[in-house]
Amino acid sequence: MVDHPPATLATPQPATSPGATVTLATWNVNSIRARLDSVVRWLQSNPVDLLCLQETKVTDEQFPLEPWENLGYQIYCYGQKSYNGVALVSRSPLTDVSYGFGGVLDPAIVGDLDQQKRLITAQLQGIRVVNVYVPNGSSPDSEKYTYKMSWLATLKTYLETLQQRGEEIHICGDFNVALDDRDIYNPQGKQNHIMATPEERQALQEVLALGLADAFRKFTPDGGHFSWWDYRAGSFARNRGWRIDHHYLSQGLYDRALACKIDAEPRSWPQPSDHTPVVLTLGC
DNA sequence: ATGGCACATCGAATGTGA
Repeated sequence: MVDHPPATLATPQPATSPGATVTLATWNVNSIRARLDSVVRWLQSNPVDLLCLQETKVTDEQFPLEPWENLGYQIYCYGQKSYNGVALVSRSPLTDVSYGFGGVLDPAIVGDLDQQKRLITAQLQGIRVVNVYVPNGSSPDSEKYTYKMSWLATLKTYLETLQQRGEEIHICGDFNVALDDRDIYNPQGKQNHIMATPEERQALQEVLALGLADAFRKFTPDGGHFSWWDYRAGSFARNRGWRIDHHYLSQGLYDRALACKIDAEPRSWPQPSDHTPVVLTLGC
């Protein structure tokens, strides 16, 4: 990961919009239909500009639309039956929306990686927002793990292509990788555990080597902060979690980051997702 | 070390997740 140094001088605010911010959140909801009431409730008290959803588990035709219109949001979705699926929930119209790797990359490079709907991107206020649901990988000796590694390698090529257009990049989502040991409640002996192998971490680091840095770590260097807790064994009550949902920023956006916070509250609600939202605030 | 819980597809039991 590129470790963008903190700006040593305060960045002047544009005279036209003093103090203005843009807020972007990521949340793996583990089925948008099962979580609809919770997401609406959260948006009512957290009216972010853009909410990036993962694991919507629904086709675009069956994606529930009515609640968002009432809230003043619009939906851009890219889903499939039963598994995977991503969506952008936005207060303002998005531009240059594109679906899957194939929206940017040559089909020969994409291969079969778009059969699972895991990536959607758009422009918001000059920011290239990329919303991803990285494959879980199951276990290091499985075919799904090989798929995960291919997916991450292709993600690097994808972001490189966007960078060559001169775009400032914000990529967020469920990465299914704990970047270092601070991101796991008990990291010892996890080198063969999915989401924590050196190979997975290296693959993500190679993506970040394009010039992306972890927005959360700009503000919070210590461990013990998690975005996912297993449903089983009372993991949330015991705070036995992992930080696998991330916001990564190119240099120009990293300098503008004002806050990046995990909101653990929805994890305590009835019938929760096993993930909770992570909210990024950028100065304008 | 293992299992544990939740969701979708279905109309029971299984695949998947992390």
